[in-house]
Amino acid sequence: MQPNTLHRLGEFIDLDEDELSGFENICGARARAKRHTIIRAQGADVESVYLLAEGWVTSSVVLPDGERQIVNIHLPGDLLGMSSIVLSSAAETLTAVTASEFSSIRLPDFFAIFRDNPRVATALLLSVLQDRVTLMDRLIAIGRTSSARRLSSLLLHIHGRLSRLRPNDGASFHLPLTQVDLADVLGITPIHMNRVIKDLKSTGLIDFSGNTVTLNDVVKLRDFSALPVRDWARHPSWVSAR
Amino acid sequence: MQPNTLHRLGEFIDLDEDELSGFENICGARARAKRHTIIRAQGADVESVYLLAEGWVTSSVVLPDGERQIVNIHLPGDLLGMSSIVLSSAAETLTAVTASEFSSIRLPDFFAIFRDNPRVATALLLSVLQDRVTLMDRLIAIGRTSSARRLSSLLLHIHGRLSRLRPNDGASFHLPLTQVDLADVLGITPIHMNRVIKDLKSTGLIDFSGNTVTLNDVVKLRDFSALPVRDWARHPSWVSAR
DNA sequence: CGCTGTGTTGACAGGTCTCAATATAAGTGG
DNA sequence: CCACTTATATTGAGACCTGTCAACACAGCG
Repeated sequence: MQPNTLHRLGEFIDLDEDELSGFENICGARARAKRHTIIRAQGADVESVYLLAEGWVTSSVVLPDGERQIVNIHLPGDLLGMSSIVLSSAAETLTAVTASEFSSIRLPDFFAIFRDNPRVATALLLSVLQDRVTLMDRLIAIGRTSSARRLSSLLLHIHGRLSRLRPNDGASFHLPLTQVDLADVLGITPIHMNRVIKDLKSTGLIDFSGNTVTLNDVVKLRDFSALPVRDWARHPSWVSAR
Repeated sequence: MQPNTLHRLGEFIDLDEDELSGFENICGARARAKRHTIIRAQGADVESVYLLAEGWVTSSVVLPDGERQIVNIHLPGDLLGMSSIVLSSAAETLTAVTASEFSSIRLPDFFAIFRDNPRVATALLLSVLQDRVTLMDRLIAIGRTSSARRLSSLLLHIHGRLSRLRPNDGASFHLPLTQVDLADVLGITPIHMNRVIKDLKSTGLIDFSGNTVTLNDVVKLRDFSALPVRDWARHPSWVSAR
């Protein structure tokens, strides 16, 4: 796979080679971020968005009292830091959870796409909307379900994302997030997170040892999580052909 | 003010008359929704997005067990139902809280904008990103702050939105949402909502009688709510000129 | 005029948080 | 390579916030 062909723009629209290379041309050179380093801190100037090529990255916000909420978990192919475009300084802190690689896309280049490449621009909008649906589902989970259900839906979501990246992997996956991280995703305390994991393990729905997670019964787990399954409208008819 | 000039596309980019009328041309005729009626139910086919011209509309999701989470509160000028574009059926239920008026924009027309009117398309993306920041802040509030703080930040957000629509209004506003609605926004129980309102009133930070809300000290209330204030990047330099 | 939706309050249960302590693993510097 | 520090995981006890169940007042509405 070529370096910069790893993105999710083709998930909704079949882009041709010209369109794809038009996008890849605006991606800067690969940069690396070591584990546990900050790619862009909240409050920083917003000059670029980023295309994640390798590794796990979280997007989080720290409140004045020190509480942290992880808003998004990014995997290779994701665009990072998009929503801060509309702000005078970055809202979210982008942190490399594992050693990561990414390209920067400078904002003038990014917006040139809208002028030069309308179907890629459309794909970008759809990509942002997809991200918004995910954020909405996380909000629903936190607002209206118990911690155990939140954990279930999170693990299902991550597993689904990983399955798209590596379709042949099974029900087990490596989860580089700590229990503190997971708690910050789910809006609970690390201590409580630990107990919720223990409880969910004891039901037999999942295994969780070290950093390896196994979903023993995806159907039952999905049922337990009580969140709607999202059926994405891949390649919808209303997008104008080239 | 002309019927369809009420939208928020100009908040980030100065659009000229041609561009504005290009957008207004794709908006269908005004439709009306009575109070407490559903504009589009979750699970319905996604054929349009909607431009709200008059009234308050909520966007909510109902879970299998009957729990409801209100994900968004829409005021005139908002685009409704955008995120369901990427789904095979609508994720959210759009409900008229007050008598409302709106235009429908059919998806083929909507996406034609990307081909015909790149700067309007850019404005649409920025509009979606702005909405995403708001959703993110709601997520942070629900995940990491107490009920009273959540209520504070919600009231501040609504007051800010209303102030943009009617700059001369003061610190009082009419809130057509019931306590049940507010509870569904904040992820708590209606009974608890009632107590939180009582508590927050007793601090003197707000008044809340009937459907009229008064913010007695916006600065103190903002400080109490503990959520960052978003400074929107109006008319940023990196958007390509026409 | 009864019904339904909304607001309000009390008593109690339960989920989650806080504080505290310990064990283990990971990272760091000598 | 070891000693030390730090991060992470784990468990217990009790407090606190929020939810549940129940009851009642009130308004709007057909």
